[in-house]
Amino acid sequence: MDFKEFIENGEKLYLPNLSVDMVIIAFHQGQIKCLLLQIGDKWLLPGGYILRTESVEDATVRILRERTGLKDPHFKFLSVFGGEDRKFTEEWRQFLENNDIHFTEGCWLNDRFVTLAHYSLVDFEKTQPVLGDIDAAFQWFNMDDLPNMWMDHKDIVLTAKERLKEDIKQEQLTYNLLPNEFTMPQLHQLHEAILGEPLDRSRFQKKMIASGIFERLPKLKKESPGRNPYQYRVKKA
Amino acid sequence: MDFKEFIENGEKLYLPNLSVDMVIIAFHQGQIKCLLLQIGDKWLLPGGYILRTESVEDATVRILRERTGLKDPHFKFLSVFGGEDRKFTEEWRQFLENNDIHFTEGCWLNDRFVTLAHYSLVDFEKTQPVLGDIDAAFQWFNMDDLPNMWMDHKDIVLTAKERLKEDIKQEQLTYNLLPNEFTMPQLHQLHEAILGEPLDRSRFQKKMIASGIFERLPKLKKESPGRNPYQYRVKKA
DNA sequence: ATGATTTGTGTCACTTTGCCACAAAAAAAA
DNA sequence: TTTTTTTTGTGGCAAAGTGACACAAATCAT
Repeated sequence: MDFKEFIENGEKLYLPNLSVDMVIIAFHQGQIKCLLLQIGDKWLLPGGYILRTESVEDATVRILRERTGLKDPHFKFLSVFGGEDRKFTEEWRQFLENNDIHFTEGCWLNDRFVTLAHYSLVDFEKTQPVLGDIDAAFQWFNMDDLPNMWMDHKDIVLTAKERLKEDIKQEQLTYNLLPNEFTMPQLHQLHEAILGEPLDRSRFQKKMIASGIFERLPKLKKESPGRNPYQYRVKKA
Repeated sequence: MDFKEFIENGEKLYLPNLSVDMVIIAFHQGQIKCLLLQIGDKWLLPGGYILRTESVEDATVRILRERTGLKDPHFKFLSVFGGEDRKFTEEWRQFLENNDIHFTEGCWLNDRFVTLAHYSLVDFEKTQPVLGDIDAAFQWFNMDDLPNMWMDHKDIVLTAKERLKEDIKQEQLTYNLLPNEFTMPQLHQLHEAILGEPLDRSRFQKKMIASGIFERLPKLKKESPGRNPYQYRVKKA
C-alpha cells in the first residue's frame, strides 16, 4: 500500500483518532539516545495506527518490528496523550504540498488523534532502523539534545526519560539496552547515564549481583588498560 | 439528550472506538469497595466517551463528576484495554431488546472499543452516586467479591486492586479514601485492607508522621473503649 | 478502684545505604 | 625488567532505615 492509498483508505483499515507512538531508546557511547524519523524539516517519533483486526499490544509490537527489525523487542506502556487540540493539520499540509500530493481537508489523518505512547529499550548494535514510505531519514538523538519535533513529541520523549528514571529504581530492565553479555562497569555507566548522577560503584555492583538475576560468566574480556572485568548475562529461567 | 438520540448521533459528538472507564474506589466498614452500575442482569464500571471537543483528562473528570457528584475528584490513569475483540454487541443487544429500543447492527456502540481505564479514590461519605439514563441501579461492591460483570470489566477492577497495592508503597494517596480529618488507626486499617496483610502499628505510625504530609490536630476524638487518638489532616500548601 | 481495650511511643537487634579504602590485574611508561 | 597508571573486584564501617516487640498512657466497662 503506497502513501496515497493510505491517505484515502486508511480509515477503513485502522481505528480512527487513535495512534501508537514509540520512544525507542538505546545506549551508545555512554549516552542515552532515542530514534527519530524525519518528515519535512522536523522530526517525529516512530509510530503507527491500530488495525481494526489487531489488539493495541499487537499493533505496538508490529510497529516496533517494522522500525527496528527486532523479533521480540522490549516495550512498556508510557502514557496517553489526549489533548483536545492534538491535530497535525499543519504538519501534514506542509509535507503533502512539498510532495505534490493532493491535500484533502477532511482526510482522516487531519482529525484529532489520541496517542498511546510506549517506550522500548533496545540494543543499539542489534537495531537496524527501517525508514517508512514517507520518512526522509532516521537518526539517533541524544535524549538531552533533541531537534525540532512535531507537536508534543518532545514532551513524550521527556516523559519517557523521566519514567525510565523511576522504573530502573524498581525493576531490572536496563539490560535490554546492553548486549547479551556485558560487564558491571558497562551496566554501571548505563545507570549513571539514565539517572544523570554518579552512583557508588561498590554498592552498585553488590546490589546488582545480590538481585540474583544475573549470572557471572567465568570468561574475562581483554581490552585496553586496567583489570579485566567479568562478563554477565541474564539468568535464563 | 436521551438514549435513543445518543445511539443515533453519539458518533458525531464523541471520538469513536474509544471509551473511558472508571474504577471508583472507597473505604467503608473496613473494606475496600468499588462502585458498579447495573444494566440488565450484569454489572459494569461507570464510564463514558470522549467528546471531540474535550481532552481525555477533561472527559475523565467530567465522567467522574457526573457519577459521584464530587467537585474535584482524585483520579489516576490505570491501563489501556485494547483487545481486538473488545466489543459489547451481545450485551447491548440484550439490553436494547429488553427495552424495546430498535437495534441497529451497525451502531457505533457495537463497534470495537479501546478503553482508557482509570481509578479514583473517593471518600465514601461524600460520594453520592448518580445513575445514568440506562442504569438500573448502583451498588458498592467489595473488591474481593465482585458480581457478574460485562466482558473484561472484572479484569479492570482486579488490575486496579493490584495497582493500588503498588502505588501506596510509593506515594501517599490513600488519604483520599478517608474524611478530611482522620486518625492513625483508621489510616492503618485502611492500608492493611488494601495490602491484605497485617502491618506493624508502631512503624506505620512513625513512617506516616515522618512523611511530613500530615499535620496533627491537637483535638482528640471520643469514642468507645481505649485511649483517644489524635486526629490528622493533610497539610495545606 | 480494677481490669480490659485501645493508642502513642521507646527499645534493640538486624539490614540496608553511603562512603571510602585497598588489593588485584593489566596496559603503559621508565 | 621494573615502575607507574588505569581499571576492576571486594571489604569495612558509620549512619540511617526496618521489623518485632514492649510498655506506658488514656479511656470505657464493671
